[in-house]
Amino acid sequence: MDLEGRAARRMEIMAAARWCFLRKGFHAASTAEISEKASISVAGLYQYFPTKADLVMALVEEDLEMDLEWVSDLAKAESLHDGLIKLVLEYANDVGCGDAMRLRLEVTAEASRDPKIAAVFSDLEARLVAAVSRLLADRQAKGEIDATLDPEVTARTVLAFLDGVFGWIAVGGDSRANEAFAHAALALLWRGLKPIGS
Amino acid sequence: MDLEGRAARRMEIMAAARWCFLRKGFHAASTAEISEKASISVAGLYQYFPTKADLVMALVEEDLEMDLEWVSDLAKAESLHDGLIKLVLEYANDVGCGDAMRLRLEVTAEASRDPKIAAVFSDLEARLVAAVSRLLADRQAKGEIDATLDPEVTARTVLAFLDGVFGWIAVGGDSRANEAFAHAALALLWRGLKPIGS
Amino acid sequence: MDLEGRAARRMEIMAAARWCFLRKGFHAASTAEISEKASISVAGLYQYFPTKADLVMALVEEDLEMDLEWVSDLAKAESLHDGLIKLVLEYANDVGCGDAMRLRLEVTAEASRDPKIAAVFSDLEARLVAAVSRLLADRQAKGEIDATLDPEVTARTVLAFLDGVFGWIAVGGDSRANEAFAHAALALLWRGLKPIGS
Amino acid sequence: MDLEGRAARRMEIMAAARWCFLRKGFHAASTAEISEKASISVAGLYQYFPTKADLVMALVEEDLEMDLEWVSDLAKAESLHDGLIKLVLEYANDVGCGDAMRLRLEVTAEASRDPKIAAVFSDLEARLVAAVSRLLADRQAKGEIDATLDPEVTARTVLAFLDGVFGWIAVGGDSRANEAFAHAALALLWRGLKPIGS
DNA sequence: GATGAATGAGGCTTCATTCAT
DNA sequence: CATGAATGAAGCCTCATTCAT
Repeated sequence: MDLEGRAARRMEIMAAARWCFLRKGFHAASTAEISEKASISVAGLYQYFPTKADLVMALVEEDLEMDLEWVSDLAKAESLHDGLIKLVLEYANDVGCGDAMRLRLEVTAEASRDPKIAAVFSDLEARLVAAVSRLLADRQAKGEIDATLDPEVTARTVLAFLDGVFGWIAVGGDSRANEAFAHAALALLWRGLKPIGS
Repeated sequence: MDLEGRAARRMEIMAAARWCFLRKGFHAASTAEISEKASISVAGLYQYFPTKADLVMALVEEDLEMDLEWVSDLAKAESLHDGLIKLVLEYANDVGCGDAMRLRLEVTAEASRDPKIAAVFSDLEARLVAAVSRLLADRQAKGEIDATLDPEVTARTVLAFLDGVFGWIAVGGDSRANEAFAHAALALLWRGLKPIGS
Repeated sequence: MDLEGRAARRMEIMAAARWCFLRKGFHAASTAEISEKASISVAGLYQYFPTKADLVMALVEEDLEMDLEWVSDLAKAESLHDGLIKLVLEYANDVGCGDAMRLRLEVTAEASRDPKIAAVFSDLEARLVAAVSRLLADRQAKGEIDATLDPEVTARTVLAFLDGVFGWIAVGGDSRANEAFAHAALALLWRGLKPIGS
Repeated sequence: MDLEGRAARRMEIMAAARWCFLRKGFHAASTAEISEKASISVAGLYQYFPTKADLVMALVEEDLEMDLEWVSDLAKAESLHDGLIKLVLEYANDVGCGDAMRLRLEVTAEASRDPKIAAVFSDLEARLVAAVSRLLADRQAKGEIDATLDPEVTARTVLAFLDGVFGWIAVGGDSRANEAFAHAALALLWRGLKPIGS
């Protein structure tokens, strides 16, 4: 009944799983490795996650939370432009961002095959789009970005753009090059978003 | 001596492999399934590709050719803007584009773990960037896009953007929505590329 | 925690493996056969021996213990001559000695290709030579064998001789013939060992 | 119909097979490797030897000839003692003797499982024993070795002894040590063979 | 006579998962 | 609750051998 301890153990396992998946991918990372990294027996693992796929889903949901979080951070930023730059630069300078992105790539690929993951995934997408839509509409009201853009479809475009940029950063070379690329990419994006003539 | 027949068989196998990988992913698609789809014995498969990874690499190289091809198509287009729209719309309306993209996601993820794939992959990237750079520089000369943009870094940005957009299209819902999204995305991109004030 | 049961199971597997290797040789005996003979699943086998080669090594080490044991028995014998006769006759009359020797032949051959086995093997050899050297020196002191012989090199010679004799017994025909051969062989050996003129 | 060329090809194949078997053992050496080493197609191999086992047998028979040859050499030697020393020293100094012995070990082990090989093998043994018996009887008549020894059983003993010694030389260390060992081993053997008191 | 291509059978190993303790 | 032990299913790959050309 030690719910607290149980939750902590659960998170340890998830951390271990993330660590393993990052390095080896879903299929190559075995439950044995994960449980060893989590200092638990293999059988013990199954008391927290009835299936390897469930572990994956838990991780996906965790990612979802993080994504929504940075959108919320962005919403709080004084200037959307500066907030975006800060977001992308942080990512570009984050050692390990590559791993995180790789995991996401795999999750995305996997999502298209496992309906359960797909469900979680499309939920994430919907909520992200909604949050970014609100954010954009808000900034349109403030005149920060072009008022003629449709908030929802632009939200999708921005998210797609960020996905692409993060992907290239993850695969890309040294962090210096990544930083330059991040700046240029955001500049281009901003040229598209800002009110014409400003 | 029947080099032709051999090459044909090889392509059959690659097609079968692509089909299987698309549906199940690299690790989940077994050599048995692939060879059955290719109407060949498992042992026979290994006379054409000494390793499952080699099969993957062959597929990656094939993708490379296709990518370079569409860049070349784009270069021939009267108007870059129209060429881009055509490219993205074709993709958005292509049934099966999702599969292709999914495979690419997995390849990208795998590339970060298999050095051989990574090598082929980074070669692809370099050639793509070079080709798009040339294309952009050319269009800058024609005044079609903003002359102040650095061709190479902009090439990277455009490629990243397209990656992201294609990814969302692939995962996205019905083709009608995809088409609308494609239009909006390209409009945003173009606002970023075109000469200011035009 | 059931260390005892685990050790027992381990020995069962080793016995099964010996049985299979004896009859079919290393390469021809499959893990499937061994595990079936050991009444365990193939996967279970791998919890006790991480590799087929490890199983072999365990068997080699077991042989080593047995070899050292008979040297120790020999050392306790009243008369070295009688001890040797007893040793060889026991071997000659042992049904199954052929199998044991055959396995040893294969191990020896394998040792020259697998460095790990070779290491275990050369360790065995060194310890055997040392033990027999001590034994011979002891008997020289008692005047039982010729004092001019160098203990170590003679130890090697005796061991080589016994190897050869055991080999012929193993391959040889009926046990009656083997017995006669054993007697004659030992007589010849003893003519070489005993003090001249005695 | 080019019988000569055919025979030559056959011998090339046997040489290639010996080379491969020596290095990798029977089971590990594949027909593919052998045929490549023999510069022939795999299918071509099967026109000379209908089965891998037949190839092995041909090699065994070849060995038999060589063994009988050295017995015949020994018979021609002025002094049996010197002839033996020469024989063993040549072997001890022969680079590659280890490989040859290893192959023999494997053959011996295999012989106990394949009845066809066993037949060839026991034929070899019988002929060797007969030849050495004659040799010993001859030398007894000349007073070179003890007349009370039974020729046949002594022949077996000597052959077993040589097997053992050759085995230890093959596995043994550097050639210097081997030479010393060879000398000591033969000295011991000779003490057993020579007429008492001589 | 020689060969490239093909294959059925099988080998070793690993995995996700269960269950008695 | 936790775990050591066990396992069926499956995966990748290799081999000896055949056959149409």
